[in-house]
Amino acid sequence: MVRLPRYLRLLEDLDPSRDVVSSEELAEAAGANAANVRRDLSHIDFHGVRGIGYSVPELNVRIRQELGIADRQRVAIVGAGNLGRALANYGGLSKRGFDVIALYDTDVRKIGTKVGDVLIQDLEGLDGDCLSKSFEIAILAVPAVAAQQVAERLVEHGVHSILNFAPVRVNVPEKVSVRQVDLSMELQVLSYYGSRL
Amino acid sequence: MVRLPRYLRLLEDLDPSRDVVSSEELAEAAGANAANVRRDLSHIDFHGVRGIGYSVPELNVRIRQELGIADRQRVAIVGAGNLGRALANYGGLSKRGFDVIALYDTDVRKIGTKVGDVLIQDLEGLDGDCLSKSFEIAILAVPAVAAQQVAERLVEHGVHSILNFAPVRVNVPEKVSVRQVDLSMELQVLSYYGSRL
DNA sequence: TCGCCTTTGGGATTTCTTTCACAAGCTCAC
DNA sequence: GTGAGCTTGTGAAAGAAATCCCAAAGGCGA
Repeated sequence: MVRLPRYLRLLEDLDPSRDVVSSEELAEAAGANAANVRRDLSHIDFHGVRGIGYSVPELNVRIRQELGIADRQRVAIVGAGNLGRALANYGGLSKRGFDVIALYDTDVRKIGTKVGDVLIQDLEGLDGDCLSKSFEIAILAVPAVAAQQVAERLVEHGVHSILNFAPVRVNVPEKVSVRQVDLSMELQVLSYYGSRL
Repeated sequence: MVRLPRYLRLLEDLDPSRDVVSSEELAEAAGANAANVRRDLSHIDFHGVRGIGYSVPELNVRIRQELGIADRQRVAIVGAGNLGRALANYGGLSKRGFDVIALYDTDVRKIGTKVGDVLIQDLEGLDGDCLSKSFEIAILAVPAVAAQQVAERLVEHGVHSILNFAPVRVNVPEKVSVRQVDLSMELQVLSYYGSRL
C-alpha cells in the first residue's frame, strides 16, 4: 500500500511521549480520509482500540514489517554524477533505514575518491560484489543511454529492486520491481494541476 | 491525467520520420492498456484516425496544451546543496521545456558563484524577484526545517506550483499545488513490492 | 457498576478506473 | 469502386478504491 510510508513518517515525527494515534491524525498526515486509513490498517491486519486509537510503537513495527524494512537495508548507487552524489549525501536515507554501501561509476578520475563516507568504485568490479549479495536494492543515477545496460547487469547479479532516476523506462524481468523517478515528469504533472488553479 | 507526460515522452523519443502513432505503442510506453490510452486521449478531446492512429505532431501539441506547458516554463530552485545543484545541472529539465532561471541559497559562501549557467543568489533577495513574477514554479531543495518557511514565502510572492524535495509536508493555500518527491518513501515503497517478489 | 464519550471495524454504497469487445470508419491495393 | 485490413471510439462489464454510516467496544469518571 502506497500510503504506509506516509503513516510511518507521521509516527516518526510524532512527539515521543505520544503512545496512541487516531485514524483521524494519520489521515491528515497522509492526505487521506480516516475511514481509508482504518481500512488500510485492518487490511494489513493491524487493529486499534475502540475509543482510543492505535498504539504508536506497535503500528511502527507492523508497518516496517509490512514494508520489508524491519531491518536496515543495504543500497548501492550507480552513477556518481551530480545526482548520484546528492543521493549518497542525502541523510534522509540513513535516517529511514537505508544504508548506502557503495557508489559505482566508470570515470577513472572519480574512482577511488569519496563522497562523504562512501568510496566510489569501478562499475566493472560490480560483478564480484553483487555475487556476494551484499545488496539487493540499487539506485540508478546514470545517463539515459546507459540505464538499460546497467539495469540488466544489476538484475543479473541479484538486485531485485531498482529506483530509476534515468529518464527512460528500463526493461527487466517480471520479478524485479522498478520505480521510476522522473523530475521533468513531476514538473509536468505539477504544471498540469497548476494550470487549472 | 498522470499518464500524459509519459505519452509525451514517447512522442519526443520517437523517430522524427514517424508522423503517426498507435494507441498500442503509446500504451506500451506508458505501461498501460491500449483501450486506456484511447480513453485518455478522447477524454482530452483528441481524436485519431481509424485504421491509422494518432498524428504525432498534433498529439504533441495537444498534450502540451493540456499540461500547460505549451510555452517554456521558468523555474527557480531554492537550496543550492547537493540536490539543488544536481537539479540545476540536470539537462532533462531544459529539454522538456523548463528553464532554470534562478538558484537561491542563504550561504554567503555560495552566493555569487555559479552552477553551470545559473548564478546562485541570496534568498533574501527573493522578494523583489518574485514580485516581478519572473517564475511561478519553484523547486524546493532545502533542509526539512526550512521548507515550510520558504514555501510560505514563495507562495506569498506568486508561486503557484511547488515541487518539494524536503521530507516534510508543506502547508500551503488550496490554490497552490504541491508535489512531494520523497526518496526514502520511494525506497520504502520499492522495498514493499520487492519483499513480496 | 453504570452510562457517557470516543474511536474503531466493517457492511453497504458510490465513485473512479481499467478492461473487454465490437461496430464504425478510414486507407490502400487492386 | 470495392473489399481487405487496421485501428479508433465507446458502451458495457468488471474491478478497485474511496466514502458513508452506524453498531460495537473499550475507557473513564462518578
